[in-house]
Amino acid sequence: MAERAGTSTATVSLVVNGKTAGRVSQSNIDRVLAAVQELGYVVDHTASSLAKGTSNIVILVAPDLSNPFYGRVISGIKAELGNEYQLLLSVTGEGRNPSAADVHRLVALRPAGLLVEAPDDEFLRDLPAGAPLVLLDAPGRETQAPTVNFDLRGGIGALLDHLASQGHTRIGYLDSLTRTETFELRRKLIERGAAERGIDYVAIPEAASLISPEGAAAEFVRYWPRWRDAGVTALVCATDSHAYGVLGAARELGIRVPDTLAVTGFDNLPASAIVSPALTTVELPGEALGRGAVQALQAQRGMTADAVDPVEPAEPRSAADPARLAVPLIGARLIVRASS
Amino acid sequence: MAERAGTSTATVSLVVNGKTAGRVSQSNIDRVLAAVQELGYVVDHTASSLAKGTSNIVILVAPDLSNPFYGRVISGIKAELGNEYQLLLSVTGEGRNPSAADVHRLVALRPAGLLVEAPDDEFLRDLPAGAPLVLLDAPGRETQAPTVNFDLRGGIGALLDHLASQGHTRIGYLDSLTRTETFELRRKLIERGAAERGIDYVAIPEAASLISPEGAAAEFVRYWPRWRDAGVTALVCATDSHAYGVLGAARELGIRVPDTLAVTGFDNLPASAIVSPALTTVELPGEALGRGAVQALQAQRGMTADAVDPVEPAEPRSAADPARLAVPLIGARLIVRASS
DNA sequence: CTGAAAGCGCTTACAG
DNA sequence: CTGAAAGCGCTTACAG
Repeated sequence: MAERAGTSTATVSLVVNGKTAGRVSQSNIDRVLAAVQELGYVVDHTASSLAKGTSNIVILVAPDLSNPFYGRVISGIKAELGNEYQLLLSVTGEGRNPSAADVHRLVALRPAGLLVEAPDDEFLRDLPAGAPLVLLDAPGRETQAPTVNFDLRGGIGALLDHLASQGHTRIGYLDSLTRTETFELRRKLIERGAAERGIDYVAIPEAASLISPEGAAAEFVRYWPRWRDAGVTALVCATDSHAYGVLGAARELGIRVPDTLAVTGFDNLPASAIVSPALTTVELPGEALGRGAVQALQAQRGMTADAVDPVEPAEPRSAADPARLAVPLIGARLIVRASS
Repeated sequence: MAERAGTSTATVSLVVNGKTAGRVSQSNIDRVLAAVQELGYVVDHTASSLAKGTSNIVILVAPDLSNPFYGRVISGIKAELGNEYQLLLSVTGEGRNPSAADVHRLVALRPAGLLVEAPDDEFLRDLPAGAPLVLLDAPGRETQAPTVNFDLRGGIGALLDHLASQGHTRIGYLDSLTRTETFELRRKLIERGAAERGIDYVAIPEAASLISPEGAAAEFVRYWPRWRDAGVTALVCATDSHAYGVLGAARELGIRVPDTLAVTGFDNLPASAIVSPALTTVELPGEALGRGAVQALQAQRGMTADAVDPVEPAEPRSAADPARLAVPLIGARLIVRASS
């Protein structure tokens, strides 16, 4: 089409794709560029993808974007992705994981990469081969696909040390209803860490809600009597959103925080510094997670825009198990505020 | 490919697309279906789009998905879209609108529809023709493209009536920094509505922040002295997120809400019922907005999955201006809670 | 009802 | 350095 104002479609293709290095004369480059300007030409992404066998879109699959946490993950991804690739998001309903049908439709787009937040077994099983895949926040799945995780152990250890230093000897845990690995792991690490420190972990497995203040508030109202009667003086919540609900419900019930009950969360959402009392929380750096995921994608397939160095295979840091060592771990750290 | 187990690609195409009505024999249908099962065949979306000239993806372009408001818009869209179409989201950075380059990349995907939240002039100017377009929450742009808006007038009127009935005679407004039409309109309607009711509108145009509690809190701390000295006893905030920040800052400053200062928002986010004091707000039904947008898209191009009725041109309800009447308006209603 | 064939708009060896 | 040509995997008239 654009050849109308230049010469030959092959040349046009080379120019608009910046592959002119010693293959197209300057005069032709100029003519094509001029024509592009005039006609407002833009490469048809669909046709281009078909011909190349892959597109330039990267899809992030996340269960619930209304969680402000994802905002940071997204900006990390976009920052690292640059302009060559385009980020598109696919969301499922609140607390629901994407279905097999969703997955197929996604893969049929031939994405340059699929970034999946907190996948479940079913999703991974249904995933047809073909698209480069990176898992985010999926502890325990490192063997199934390249994964970027948080290093929760350190943050949770610091949290428990802090609670112990405040004199707490019995703690409760308000879980997330979302059945994802990360919450599973949080619970286990808390339970185990408590035991190691001689803290009683008062388990009420039913105490769990979706990631929202309302749901958490309702659960807290329901189970607070049991925690109180069991002598719980500190409640660890699965996310900051859960903690907000607990803070609100505690205020309604006239429970003083942190005097009667200390409350903590995970994430360090922006609002956590300004809720009252300000929330003690284990910070999960979403932006770093997003960046790490893109890097893992790039490592997987020479996806680098400017083909920096010919990807030199990284020297294994140890003889043990290079594959394991390669799993990027994003540090989580404790932030102490007034709620504990 | 899949013909290996059946016969002819044309037949396969007809079957997988469900266009068999009197065109394919039952025995062939069965054979194709069986082959699809066996090989796990899935239509290549890219090639299909190229051949058909359009894809089955609908793209929602929104400035900031971390605002929980969009969660509702998204579920409304998905519910109305059904399974034939796939929703993908494109986000820009916080408070930033998509650029011309973004727009082109989006259109190059040949989306079945482009849903754009709160677009600005530049975006609309750069938008290449081609993709069916619907604007969401873009008052004043009804002439540029099919648009679905909130009917803010009623909700704002009710809000001002309520404030007046509580004895407030001087009000302030904490604006959004995001330069979009909807905020422009909120401000104007408040200013005008106040005048009509004999309420003083104390204008501080600089008092504005991005849609986040932190930003709003900082602005409030900064401008509260001026509002107070001007005799302001009620502060209307551009969104609930702004109001949360004000509530938090007011508590820090020892300002009693609502005794010393009444605070209100817009949106009715889930958390608004549980913040303390609970927030009076003008509810903006995001889900209905999303549904309305998809309906507008479908009306625009026979996008209906099952081709219900041959789109009968709706009878104009009045002789006045059918085009204007066609703009769907989603009602906004006041919800009174303890903060005012 | 069915298959052969053209065409969607690009990209990429390939021969000059 | 440049253009003619094949091919990416589908869909859709078209002729049987």
